Amino acid sequence: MLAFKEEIGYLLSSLTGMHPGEVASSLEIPPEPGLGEYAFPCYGLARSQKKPPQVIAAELAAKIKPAEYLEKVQSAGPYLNFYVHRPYLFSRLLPEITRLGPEYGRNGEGQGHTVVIDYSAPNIAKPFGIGHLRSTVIGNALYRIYNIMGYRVVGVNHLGDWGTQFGKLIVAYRHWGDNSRLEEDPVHYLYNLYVLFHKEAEKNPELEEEARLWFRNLEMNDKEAVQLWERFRALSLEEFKRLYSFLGIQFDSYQGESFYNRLLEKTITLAVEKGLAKESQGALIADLEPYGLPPCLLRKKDGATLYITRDLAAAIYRYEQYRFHKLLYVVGAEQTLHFKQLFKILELMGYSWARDCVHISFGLIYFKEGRMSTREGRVIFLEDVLNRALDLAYNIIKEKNPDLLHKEKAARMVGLGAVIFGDLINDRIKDIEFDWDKVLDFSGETAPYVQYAHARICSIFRKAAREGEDVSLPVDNFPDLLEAGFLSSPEEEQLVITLARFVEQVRRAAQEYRPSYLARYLVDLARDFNKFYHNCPVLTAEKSLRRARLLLIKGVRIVLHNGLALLGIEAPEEM
RNA sequence: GCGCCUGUAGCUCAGUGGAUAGAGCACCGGAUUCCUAAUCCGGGUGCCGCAGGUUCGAUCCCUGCCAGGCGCACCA
Repeated sequence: MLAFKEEIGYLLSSLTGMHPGEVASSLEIPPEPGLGEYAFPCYGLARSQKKPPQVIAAELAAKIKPAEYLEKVQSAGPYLNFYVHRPYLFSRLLPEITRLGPEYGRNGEGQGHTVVIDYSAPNIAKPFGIGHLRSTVIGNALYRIYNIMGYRVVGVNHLGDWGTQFGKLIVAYRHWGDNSRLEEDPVHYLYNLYVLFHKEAEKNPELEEEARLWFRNLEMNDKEAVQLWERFRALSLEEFKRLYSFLGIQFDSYQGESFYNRLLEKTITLAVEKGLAKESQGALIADLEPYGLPPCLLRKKDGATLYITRDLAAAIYRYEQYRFHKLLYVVGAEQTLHFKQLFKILELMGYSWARDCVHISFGLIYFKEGRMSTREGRVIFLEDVLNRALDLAYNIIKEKNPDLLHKEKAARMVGLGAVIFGDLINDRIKDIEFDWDKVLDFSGETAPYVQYAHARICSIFRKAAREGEDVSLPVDNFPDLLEAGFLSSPEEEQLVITLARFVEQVRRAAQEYRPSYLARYLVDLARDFNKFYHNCPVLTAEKSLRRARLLLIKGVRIVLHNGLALLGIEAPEEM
């Protein structure tokens, strides 16, 4: 739809001999509105043709005739600027968006391919901290983005439900545990036990040894250990699911680390057969030195398994199960080495799909005082963040829109949206300093800013309906209307141009695994709408112009709504 | 010590091998007989960490250095 870049590619290809795709990818967006929608820099041709780029641009401009979709082509110094024919754009784009509504943006690019996304993965028996939010919201956004691009997506919550921390918890519970307190508030209580364990272990290092022993007992199917583990797991999972449901996030699989225990023997045997694993200091390792990586431990000297062994088994299992096109791990950057080792071992085991595994890393959330640490009890609970964000949103709504009927509902969308959006707006690779003032700042480039634009449009439509306007806006007769030269103010033109860029922004977000591109785009669109809103009255405009503007803002509403939905954020109709 | 990531305005961050490097916050001033002022308009800032290199052209690519973060055998 509206493949201007491709059209320009073919056009210039016939004149220059370049590949259409090469042309399309070299097209730039000019720095100023007056310079058209697309620009082709002629420096490259200047070299091959041995002529100044200015001359080439001028020659090309003279050769190109306007087309249905192209109003004009002008040279400006070394650039060739393309001006899209506005009425053509309006009459194609706006009816398309309004016709498809909630489905606008969906395409079939990923048809027949499966993408598996491993995200969130909280540790059982530890509270869901603000740190886990990043993996959760980035993964969820990627899930939705790939889904709208036509991929079959499998969301996997690789629960941290195995490992030596369970040895610690079992020891702590056996020493100091209290059943009624566990029932009361399982996750927080288990967390307190975990912190207590580390405090006590500093004074009494034997506890660490005891914990290792109990984890080993667990792996050996010791009855008491298994019973406790099952209990901790079930209670924690229940609370996590409650939280996911509140966040509006679902998973297709909750197969965590423990699920792969039964596959570990096979996996290790396979690695040994391939000559990858060998004994060293009593443990089993994969020597990756020839590949510039540190050796990787597959099995401890006491026979207990490790995280990476379960990850190996999980990757193989997932390939057998899903035949994925890509397997994405949305996991913090501090585990980069782990994934390098994992992918390398898979490759050495002969799995060609190892190259389809991607670590989607993201930066740390830290405090001024230092990094977060579960063991030291230095964490921020996600629930506290959400509660405060929702309270604040509620108070602002009460103040700004006292007559609003469903304040709690709007406050939930706005508060939740602000927290999620705040996490997605910046490049995921950057570290984030946790700051209450920033988390609770609803002004500027935030979800509420985008949501407010959406709510304003909805408000205009409510009023239009009350005034007897046919707000369903049947689109058949709109092309003529749009051809007639409406929507020609700078604000309107800019708004349509930005609207038209949605699809390529979604694609870019998918290609680069960066939801931030989409979030930034939505801020741009909301900003362009707000400028329009202040300069172009809709309801008081003359009839035809009014209908053209209604059509325009209906398109904006749909794109804001769909775009936010891709980020896992709801768009309130009033706020 | 080695490896990976980051370094852009007072703060938080966008950005692109190319046209004058942009937003938000903060600060000051202005806009509401009119569709929600959670908005809009105006006001000013930059050795794009430093030094080389590649290039017609580098904030962007390469090398070295500096600063911060993360990681490097029995945690996940």
